[in-house]
Amino acid sequence: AQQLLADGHAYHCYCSKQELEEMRAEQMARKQKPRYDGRCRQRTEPVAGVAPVIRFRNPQQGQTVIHDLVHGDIIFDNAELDDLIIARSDGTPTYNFTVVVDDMDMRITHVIRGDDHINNTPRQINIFNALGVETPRYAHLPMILGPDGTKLSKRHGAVSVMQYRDDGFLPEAVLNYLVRLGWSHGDQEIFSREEMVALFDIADVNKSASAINPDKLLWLNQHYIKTGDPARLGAELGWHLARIGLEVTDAVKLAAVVRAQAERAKTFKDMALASRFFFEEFADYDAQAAAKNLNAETLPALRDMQARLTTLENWSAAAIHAALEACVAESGLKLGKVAQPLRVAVSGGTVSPPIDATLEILGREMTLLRLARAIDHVESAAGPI
RNA sequence: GCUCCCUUCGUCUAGAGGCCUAGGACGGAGCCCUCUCAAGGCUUAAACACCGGUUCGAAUCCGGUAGGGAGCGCCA
Repeated sequence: AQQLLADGHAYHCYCSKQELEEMRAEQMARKQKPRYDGRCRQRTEPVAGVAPVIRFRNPQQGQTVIHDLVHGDIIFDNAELDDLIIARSDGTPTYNFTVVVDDMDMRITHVIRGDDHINNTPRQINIFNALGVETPRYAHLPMILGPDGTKLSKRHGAVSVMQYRDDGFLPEAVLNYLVRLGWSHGDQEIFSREEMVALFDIADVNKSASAINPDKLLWLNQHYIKTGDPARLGAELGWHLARIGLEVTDAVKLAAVVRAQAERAKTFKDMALASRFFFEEFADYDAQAAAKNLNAETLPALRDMQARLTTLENWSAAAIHAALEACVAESGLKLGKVAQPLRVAVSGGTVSPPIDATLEILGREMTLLRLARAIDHVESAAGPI
């Protein structure tokens, strides 16, 4: 600031805040752009008792052009720019001045920021020029808007990245989603981190603001749930289970649950909720589900399966499936008439992964316990049959 | 108000004058598959904001209009 003061690129201004406000109000009244009118530009004598601010002496003639990497040339008439304050009356520097000095000191080559900064750029370029420093390259990225197309705010949900983890999203999904906002590489939708790094080119960034589409983020998240490493994803599921009060340390089981639930969960939060029954006894049956599936009519099938599963040689999905088929063949029931009661017996509700996979993960002990509980439930409701 | 920016399906986007009867993706609809829920497969509806130019030819270039956004602090 002292340097600019010395070579005449800046000057002291003694105008009071009140004076400035009056000036602005007057200009607004005349439907002009509110701006400092440069009244202290020529002043040489200090005003007694007033601590001055330092203003940058902006060029009054000519144009300043931003060679923007995404917008192309953006031209401003210098006459539009007023003399901004670079140091407050207490001597501290202001934003537009500090960015320039900082960029200069750090030898910044590229300034990439939101396009809400476009209007600040010509001022900053003029300061660079006054300082005799080469300007960095500028790239102004389009804004990201909320799902309703209005400005992003706390009301639009997750503004902090950590919120996304809490909501059950994977970092690669969030990254993949974000990179496709305002940028594209042909028709490609899925990008690994390596691809993002290799393929990203500022030239492919587009100019218009984009609205967040939560459904697409969900879709990407599920894509990464389906294709990610089950061991790693199992740990993530464990984290979410812990959040709902379930401490699970069995990494093998967690990975198995992830594999089984991947195609029916869009977030880990949902997956954790839908997977509780794998890890803890459920409190009550879903009333409708129990009424429809745990009754006198389905009791024989439940008993039959109980017997078959008790004596099953190796507890695998394939073996369980074979037992199911055998039960179906002997009883003449449709597969669904056996599977669904089993599902309710074992999970408490109507939704779960395929029944054979579900039982395999649950294990023989838990399965048999819950089958007994279900048979009990039917008998106590209807009396012994 | 002034200055600047932006404008292709609901949304994210492809598209650099003829390849566009405008492509892909999410979401929607329908069908298929199926032990639930899903996932998956197939099919389908859906857009170049508007008006003028330039050109043999415009979503693509130019001008205007409309609409949206940002900035206009001793804030950052």
